[in-house]
Amino acid sequence: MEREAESITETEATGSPGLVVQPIDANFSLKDRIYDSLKQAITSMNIYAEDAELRLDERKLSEQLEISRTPIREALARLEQEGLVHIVPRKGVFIVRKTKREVLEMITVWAALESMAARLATEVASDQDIAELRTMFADVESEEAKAAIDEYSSKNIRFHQAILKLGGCKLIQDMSDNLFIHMRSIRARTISEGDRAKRSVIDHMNIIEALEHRDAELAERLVREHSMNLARHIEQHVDYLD
Amino acid sequence: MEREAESITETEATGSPGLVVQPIDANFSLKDRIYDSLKQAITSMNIYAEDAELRLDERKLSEQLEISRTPIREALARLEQEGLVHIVPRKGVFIVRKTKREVLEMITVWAALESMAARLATEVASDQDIAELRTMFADVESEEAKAAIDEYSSKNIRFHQAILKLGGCKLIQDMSDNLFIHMRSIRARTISEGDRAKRSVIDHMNIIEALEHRDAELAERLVREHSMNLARHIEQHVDYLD
DNA sequence: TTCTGGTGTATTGTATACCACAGTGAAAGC
DNA sequence: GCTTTCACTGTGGTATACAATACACCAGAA
Repeated sequence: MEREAESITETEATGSPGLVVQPIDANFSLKDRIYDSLKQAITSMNIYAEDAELRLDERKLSEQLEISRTPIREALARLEQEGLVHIVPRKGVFIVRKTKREVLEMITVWAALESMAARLATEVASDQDIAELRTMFADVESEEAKAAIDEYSSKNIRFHQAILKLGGCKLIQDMSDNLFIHMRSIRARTISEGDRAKRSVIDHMNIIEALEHRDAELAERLVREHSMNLARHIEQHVDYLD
Repeated sequence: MEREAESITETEATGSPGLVVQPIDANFSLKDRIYDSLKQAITSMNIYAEDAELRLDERKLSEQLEISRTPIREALARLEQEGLVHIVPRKGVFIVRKTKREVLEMITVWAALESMAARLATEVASDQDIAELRTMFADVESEEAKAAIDEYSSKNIRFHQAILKLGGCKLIQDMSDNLFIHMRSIRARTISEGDRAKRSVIDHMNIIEALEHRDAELAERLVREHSMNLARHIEQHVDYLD
């Protein structure tokens, strides 16, 4: 009975000629839009630059965005939970600079997640998906000869995100995205140091081959070690973190 | 100079005779306390019971806690970011029931994190820490003979948290704690099914031995497979999830 | 009797006013 | 001239009022 009623309603709605209105996005919530806006703003700025402005002013933001403080505060509460900002009672809202130790821990978690994704990928990814990975990689290889470091950096990022996606676990992707926000500027700076770019390319090639051979153990190990190498490099060579 | 001034101020405050007030926790923020309170309340209730009340009423909460809605809303915003509740604009706040797929993904991530923690533990944990793990386990073993499932369940949990702690990576512990909230009731229900308790004990024993032998590869694999077995079991036998 | 339209209520979203506290600077006293 | 104190300003914290909407209920007409 109830199911029939639903069917009728649907038929009426979709069957009416003319005047086809698409459902208005009811998620129009200031809070959410501010959250996205602030998050985008914070992630796009280089947090670790010396002269970075770390302070956020609720009132100034409310004036710039021309809305009240309330939704801004709720957005900030979310950002704090996410670890992007830190709210000190009666002091202010500050963009969080991760300490070296925290960055290393994030990379460790990243390694755990991405290596698991690689393992899963050997089981669930299609041959075509893996093949596309190689195509992407081929581009990088040609670029690398020209030492186009910056270009490589963004492709490097896309490669890792592709691995995560191939694992098919949405949660891994989401959690990695959050970690990625903080690792982004770090990774961009470290890739140009030493011969890391070249070694990174080799690592990627090996990872792709492991995926192609559906070798779960090898793929997991290579991905993990690739990330942990980054951690080791930062541990030894990065000084601009607390 | 500035530090001196602070010292003087502290001396004045603590030095006053009688009326010795312990330094009030400056983090005394309603928002945070409400957050903790709500989180505790949500996690302690069985979310997956059929008759569970999934709706949260801002106004009712504000009356019960005798505070205004504002800090409650900020606490709820944090809980939403954490995935514990879902806020539907102009509808209300609802406690999130994870779908079966989401639970499986959480266990997958858990497996990735805990196996990484186990790997790290083989490098950084002290012999004494690992020995304590065995002590804890010995208790479990004696209990298990009496088939004290419920008791075992909490010890099972403590075992896994101990592994995570031994890894020495704070971020892994924090992230696992969040996952754990959702897995808690699931794990409690599944442990009593079939011979899972017995097999679980055997797994734990093997994990401890791997840690004692500082065998990173083996420890990682055992921990991962232990969790993934839980995932497989839920995949096949659990029906009360969406 | 049933469907449609409207109205009323409950609940969330947003704005704003006020409060408590920290930090700073100026003024007064030593 | 230096130190100390006090007030002012600016910040986030909280409360509350108002707006918007969803839902239920009811009345009237077909």
